[in-house]
Amino acid sequence: MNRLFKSFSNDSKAKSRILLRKRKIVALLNKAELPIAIPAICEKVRLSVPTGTKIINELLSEKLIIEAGKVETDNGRRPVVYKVNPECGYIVGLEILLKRVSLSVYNMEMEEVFECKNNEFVLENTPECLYAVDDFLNKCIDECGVDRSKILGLGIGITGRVNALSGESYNYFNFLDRSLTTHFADLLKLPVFVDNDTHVMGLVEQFFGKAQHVKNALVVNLSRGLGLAIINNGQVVVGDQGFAGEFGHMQFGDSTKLCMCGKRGCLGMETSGFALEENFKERIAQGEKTLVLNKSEAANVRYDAILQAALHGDELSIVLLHDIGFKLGKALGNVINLLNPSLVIVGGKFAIAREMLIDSIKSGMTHTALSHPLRSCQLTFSEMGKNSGVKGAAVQVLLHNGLIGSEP
Amino acid sequence: MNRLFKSFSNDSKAKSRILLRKRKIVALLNKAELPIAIPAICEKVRLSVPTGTKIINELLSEKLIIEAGKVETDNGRRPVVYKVNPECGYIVGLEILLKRVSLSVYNMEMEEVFECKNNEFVLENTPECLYAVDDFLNKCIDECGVDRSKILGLGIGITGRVNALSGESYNYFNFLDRSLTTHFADLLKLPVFVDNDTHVMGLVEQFFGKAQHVKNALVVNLSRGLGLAIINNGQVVVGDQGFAGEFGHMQFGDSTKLCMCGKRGCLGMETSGFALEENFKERIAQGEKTLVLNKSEAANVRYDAILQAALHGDELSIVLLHDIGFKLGKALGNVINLLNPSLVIVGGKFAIAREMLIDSIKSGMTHTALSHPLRSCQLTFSEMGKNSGVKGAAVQVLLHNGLIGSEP
DNA sequence: AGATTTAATTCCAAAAGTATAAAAAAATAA
DNA sequence: TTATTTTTTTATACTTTTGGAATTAAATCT
Repeated sequence: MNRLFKSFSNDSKAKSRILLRKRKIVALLNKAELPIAIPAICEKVRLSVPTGTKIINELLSEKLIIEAGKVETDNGRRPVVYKVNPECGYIVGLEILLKRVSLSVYNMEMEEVFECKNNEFVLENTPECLYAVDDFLNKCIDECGVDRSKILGLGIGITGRVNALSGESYNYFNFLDRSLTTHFADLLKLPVFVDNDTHVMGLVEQFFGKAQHVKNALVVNLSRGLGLAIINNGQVVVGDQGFAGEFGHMQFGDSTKLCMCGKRGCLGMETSGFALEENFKERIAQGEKTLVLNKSEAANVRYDAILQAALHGDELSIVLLHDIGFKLGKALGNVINLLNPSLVIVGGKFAIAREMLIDSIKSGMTHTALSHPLRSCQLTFSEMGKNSGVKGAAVQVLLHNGLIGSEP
Repeated sequence: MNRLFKSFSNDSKAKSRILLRKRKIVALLNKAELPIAIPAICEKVRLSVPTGTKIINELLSEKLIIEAGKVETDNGRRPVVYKVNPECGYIVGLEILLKRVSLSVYNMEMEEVFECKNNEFVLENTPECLYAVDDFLNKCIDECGVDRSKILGLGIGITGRVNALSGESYNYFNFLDRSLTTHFADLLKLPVFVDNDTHVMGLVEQFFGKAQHVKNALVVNLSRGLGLAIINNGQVVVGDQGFAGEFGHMQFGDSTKLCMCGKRGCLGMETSGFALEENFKERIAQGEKTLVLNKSEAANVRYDAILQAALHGDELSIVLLHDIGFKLGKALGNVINLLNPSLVIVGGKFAIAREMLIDSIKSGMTHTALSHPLRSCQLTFSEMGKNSGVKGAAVQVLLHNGLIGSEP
């Protein structure tokens, strides 16, 4: 990525102005959905055509941008259009979950050029575990076939509470005497950004998923736990310390189960994969029948299995799923009142149970949401699939470089 | 305000570039808390000192900015510092409440130069009422002693649901075949902006109140009703249609009273001036004694009176107030979990009962908020006083002209 | 008083913009 | 097929604007 996306504060004024202008053009082209012609570029960056052309030619010779053919117009000469050279830079995404660590390398068009997962990984708050991540990172970057100098930065998505601004992780690797980002930045000599897994899911939905053309949305991460990413005015809400979206501990239930946060009545104790497992076991113990699973399986059931059972028509699983959907809907209705989003996206492992959930969530919403904000709010399910976490982690790098999203 | 803050799209490129640059400098000076010197201005707007000086001299001769003396420095020649000429433009704020309409005119430093209130006004959703507002507006602007050409725009704060983006009002004056903003814009030939009273209260806190140096805050409007303005990343959250902040209809209570929204369990039925009145009457009917008010007064009591009674030590009033504070705190705790603000500001009429409320709100919060986000969240009370609504209405004009707040 | 530091001004080379001309690509007509 | 027309991009000439270096000015410190 040459020196365009490194800080160039020690350059002369004139030099840094040129770099700034180049960066602006690259950012413009990267954000655009389609390649753009010179006159349009010049208009956007407020430059005359002669100077604009000069800079664009420089960018071309530096291989930062490339021609993307000619475009059809109604009449007259067809212009040559340009786009960012997808190979001019690479972005690394790292997802650190409880039982898996995954890394992917993307080109500038966010096409995956390298992928590596470690499913044997177990996240622990120990130096040894951090060293394991360090090794994994170094190994991947050595093997990925991309020149280190071409890597723009590393984005990390990690479970637990994270301060995206300071780069600190509060739940894991909190024994460091510096932030997690500076640790990795020192290790790799690269810019590093970090946020929690749910916020990162929100990022993916915003830029590559269903929230692309939407300014205000809620992205629910419904897996074993319950998380929420709030998109307000085109930005993922992080809050003052990066804790925003603690939806699972919303006090909004009639359950009196003790949550690990120390309180009773947390939504996550009634609406999550964990809750699904608990409720399932309880019902089985009460003598209820389930079609799909035999008794010994039922005692150690994982929520994934219940979701599958529901999809295969198992009545008990469906009933429990409906119950979770209804409660989720009620809680979401409250958030809709507060934030008036135009879209609610349900993601996470539960997204596959779309048809079993949609009506119960909607019906739950009508119990709490006011008619006005509810009317303008759609409900959908994520289609980003498994790798959304890694991708979202990587997207942070683009975002912090102004290569995606609205103007800074 | 000369032509700087009108749209100049039909100007030549060069001319509009100059105007844009001038606008940028004026905005910079207006946002700064203290006057700034030429070198600092030039650095901020990325201009060389010679060209910067040229433009600043033009702005001086146009009387858009003025010298503000010389400033003390550690060493070297003392620079002349500049600030925006407070008389170079004026902003009008209009607040339309259920039983009052108020207008104020401010100079560029938001100093009030004219004020007019109509306490006989009663808000109704009728053309006649709108005409009354029209007349009031015209009369005030004629009388205020400020040249119309110097008025930058009119900002309106109105009760009820409002779409700040489209300028529509849903509850009042919704019979128009055009938005409320275009109605007033046509009437006054001025740019007009509108938002609801609670959002506007949030604006004032953000730019002139306690949220000035804070990025994420909640501003509670606790008067007869209950509203909430959410400040996220330095912006008041409006949501997709401008409905954000419907805190009063959060389903979060054990009360089964029917709310006017058609649902039961709305927070506003337990935590608001209305609720205070209802609870007070109920207790009196049960035979409880109150020190301050006699029986006939108690039957028609207004919440203001109960607040006063509490301040004078009336036990029943204090107990009821504590109860409201506790419930508010519990509900706020949930919102703190969701949004991780660094500050909660309680405003509205209840703000005077600061000492009676603070501990009960805090104790309510601990029941629902997680320890981590709660620890980093302060609780305070608004000190903006009575005219915050009008001022906030006016601030919209500055905000939309980029004369306040962070870069657009 | 002289050294030091920062602000403002002046002057000139360089850069950027405007206007204009030339070239290119497609459609149309001979 | 080839020339002409239409439309738009690219290149060039000329003018204006801009920034940088040097200079002058104003203040403090030693």
